[in-house]
Amino acid sequence: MEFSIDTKSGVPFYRQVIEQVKFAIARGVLTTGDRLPTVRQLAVDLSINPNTVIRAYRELEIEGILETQQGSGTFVGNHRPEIDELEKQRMLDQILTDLLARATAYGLSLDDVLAQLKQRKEASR
Amino acid sequence: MEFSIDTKSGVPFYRQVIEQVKFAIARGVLTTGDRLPTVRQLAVDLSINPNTVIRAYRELEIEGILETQQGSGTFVGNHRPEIDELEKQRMLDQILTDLLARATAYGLSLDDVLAQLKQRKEASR
DNA sequence: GCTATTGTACTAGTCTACTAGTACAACAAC
DNA sequence: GTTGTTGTACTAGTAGACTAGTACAATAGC
Repeated sequence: MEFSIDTKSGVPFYRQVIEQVKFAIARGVLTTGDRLPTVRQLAVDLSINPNTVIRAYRELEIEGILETQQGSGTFVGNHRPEIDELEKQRMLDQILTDLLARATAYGLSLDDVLAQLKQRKEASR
Repeated sequence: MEFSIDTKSGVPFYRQVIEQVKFAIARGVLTTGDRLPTVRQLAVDLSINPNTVIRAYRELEIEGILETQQGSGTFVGNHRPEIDELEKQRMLDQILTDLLARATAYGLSLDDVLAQLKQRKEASR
């Protein structure tokens, strides 16, 4: 997993990191259980401050996408031991509700979303 | 045409004005040739600075939605506010990436998402 | 326990978006 | 041309977002 920062784009560094992590997960490059670069390592690689990396990781953690464990690192996924099927279902429901809310706010329909999603499925083969 | 500003929303004043003008046009409350409140009048009404109103009007003028004529006022042009298709596509892409990242983190696959989404579509009939 | 590695808190500097104050310029109406 | 109306330019203050420096705390592995 290669990260990069465009210092001239005007997009905040931490936001660029966030987008790249999400993108990698969405495309399957990163998946549940994978370990991300350490805060320090990534900071050095990108020539930015560790706190900036932290900020990105933390925001992703709040969204439930990452999990951090001091001493061992930052990982993809939500490892709460007992996520039963019911809760999983509820979470999916929640995620979809959020999705549709955002989509409709931009004038996008459920069909638009479905079509695009199918296209991604094809592309991922 | 009534304007209002929510000073506590955190949304910039000029942006609130922009949205309200666009909304009014979309609803037909304002239409081609209509005259908007003068910069000064609106500034007084909303207890904001004339320059803030200017900023809103100008941005709308750049989009081709308004036309200003010094000495006589600001008017609604005949250029409907249009939805940028490219922007829309980009937004959808962004939303889907977010969605899949979150879903993956909870151990949900693209297929899970697709299935559930189809179900929603059925249900919405 | 010791050490190395991990993430974290606190603080401060910098830059930009936003807003406002004040003075100016163009046009319409007479 | 004079007057009153309209929009405008220029400047500056303020607040918040962003980033970095430095020192600290928790954990893993031995």
